[in-house]
Amino acid sequence: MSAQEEMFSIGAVERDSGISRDTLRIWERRYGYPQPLRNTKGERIYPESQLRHLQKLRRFLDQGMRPGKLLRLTDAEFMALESASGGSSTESSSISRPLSPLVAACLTAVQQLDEQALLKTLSLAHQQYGLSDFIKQFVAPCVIAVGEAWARGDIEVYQEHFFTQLMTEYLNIEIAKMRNRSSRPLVLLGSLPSELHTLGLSMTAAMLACHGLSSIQLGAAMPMDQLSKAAQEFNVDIVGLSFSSAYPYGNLRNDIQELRDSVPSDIDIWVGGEGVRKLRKLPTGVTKVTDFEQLPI
Amino acid sequence: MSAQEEMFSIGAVERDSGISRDTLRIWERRYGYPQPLRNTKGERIYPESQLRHLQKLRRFLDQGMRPGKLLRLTDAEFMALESASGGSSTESSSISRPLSPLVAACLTAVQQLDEQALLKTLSLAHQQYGLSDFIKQFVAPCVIAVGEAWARGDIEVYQEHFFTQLMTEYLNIEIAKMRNRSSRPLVLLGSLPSELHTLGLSMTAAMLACHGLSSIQLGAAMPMDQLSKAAQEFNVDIVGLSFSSAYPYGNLRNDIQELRDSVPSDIDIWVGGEGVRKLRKLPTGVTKVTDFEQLPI
DNA sequence: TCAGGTGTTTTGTCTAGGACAAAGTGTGTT
DNA sequence: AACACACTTTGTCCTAGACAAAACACCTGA
Repeated sequence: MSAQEEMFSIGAVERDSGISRDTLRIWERRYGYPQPLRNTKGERIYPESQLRHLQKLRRFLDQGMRPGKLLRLTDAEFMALESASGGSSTESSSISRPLSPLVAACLTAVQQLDEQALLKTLSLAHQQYGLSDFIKQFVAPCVIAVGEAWARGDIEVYQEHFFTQLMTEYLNIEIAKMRNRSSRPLVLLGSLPSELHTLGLSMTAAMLACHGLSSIQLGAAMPMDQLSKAAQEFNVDIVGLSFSSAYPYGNLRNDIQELRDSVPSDIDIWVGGEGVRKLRKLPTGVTKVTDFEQLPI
Repeated sequence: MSAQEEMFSIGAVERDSGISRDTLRIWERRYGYPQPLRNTKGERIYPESQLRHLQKLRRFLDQGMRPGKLLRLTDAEFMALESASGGSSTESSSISRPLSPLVAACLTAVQQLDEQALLKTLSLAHQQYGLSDFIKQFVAPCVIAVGEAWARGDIEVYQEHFFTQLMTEYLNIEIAKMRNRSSRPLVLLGSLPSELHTLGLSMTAAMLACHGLSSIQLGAAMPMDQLSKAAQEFNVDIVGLSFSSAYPYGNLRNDIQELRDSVPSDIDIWVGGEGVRKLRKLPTGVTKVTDFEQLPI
């Protein structure tokens, strides 16, 4: 008896897993999974265990795996896949290249929720590298390390938020320090409605500021038409968009195309972030920026 | 002929208006509006004009008006409502109390997208008031003024984001300056998944820092279980939540209750923001904070 | 006048299975 | 290796109906 497992409606599962209702229903129809129970009204109710599993599935989908394969795996096969892809914390940290000491220190501080230590690590790395390399060689690896740790289940969502928030604040302070020295606004930074991650935008803004280019951050979840209007009103030369790996992949190409069509063609569009890494062909006038090294400055 | 009006799919309208597909379809069935065209596939396609109108409707809905009334209005009635609700910029700024000069200057800077002027106004107001009164007598009125200007249609969403982003950065820098002087973390600040606005959190954090209390910002869209876990892991005394007027009102009471149930009862919960203003009864152990004056510090 | 209960209306979310286009994959030809 | 073509996979959108929860209106009693 004790604690009965919590149940979730299809709407809640859509919200928490990022998989649309339609898709959840059609998977059930086609692959027989997920197989929710029903409430008295006949509506689907998903036990927490299924929601958690869907969230795991989501990670693999984000990495480019196809639903048809993933959903036809047996439990054993799936577990094999899971341990192959990263291995839990108990294992020696898989075969991926070892973390630099500073990045490891950062990860530890996040895991221990130690604000002081985290800040100290940041400023140490900053001093050591200088801002530009600080971002390229420390912040970027940290973001990846934190993301991987999350995917492995080594850190919780709230720990990731803690890291993201502090890092964003740190970068924004550095950007603010350089504000006066920069030239007129050239770049507009933002993200589309289903994208809530903005650390990438702050990183980009900081990199640009290093090179004397100033930018305007509009933050997350800008409706597309607003982004397009803003680009024209601010009279920018470039619009920069960020897509995390959590961005609904199905919409990605469409959304980028739609934005390209609504923004005047003399304004460049940059797209970046983990979400666009797997994207091959892009509309003309759209530049992919997956690496801060290759920022076309 | 010239430029044919752009058309939007139901998904795009959902994204840009914040009104769900289901709701759009059922409004069409019940009220005969919106009345989209169809493409060759038989799918709804909405002309841009209808999308714009839906965005305006959204503003009134957020203010608590009911769809049944709003959607049955004739064009003339709707326009009357629009001008009554605030009067456009051409009219003398309605009968609401006049804005303080600094707030007015802030609003103008936002409308003109003038970053320099906006920053100058902020630091002027900050100098003049001191941080605590800066927030209470300048930032808070600005937030309200910007919100009202948006509801009137005097400023665009992207202008509001521009304001919010800059203001948030400004406050976070001030908070960072005081970080060393503060006592151990006491307050955890965040918002639930359907809430994306965090300026209120930064304002609160700054107020708390003024009084030597330190806080941890986790940012927007924290799943409830994560918030609860974080509260315990960080060992805080208080959890602060922010709800904007855009928060889905129907879930509000439930969501707060659910959070209250999942967080240990010796941890206080504060809820704040425009969204909770209309809320009367609260679960025990939940404090409503609508005014920074009355922050129970 | 205000708190509380009851009945009615309004409202949005959920259901079902089918249709179809666009992205992705594979094969054959130059 | 590059291109065209066919096949497979995939997610979004369609219809119309059901129903619970919120909001409102009305009534009662202190």
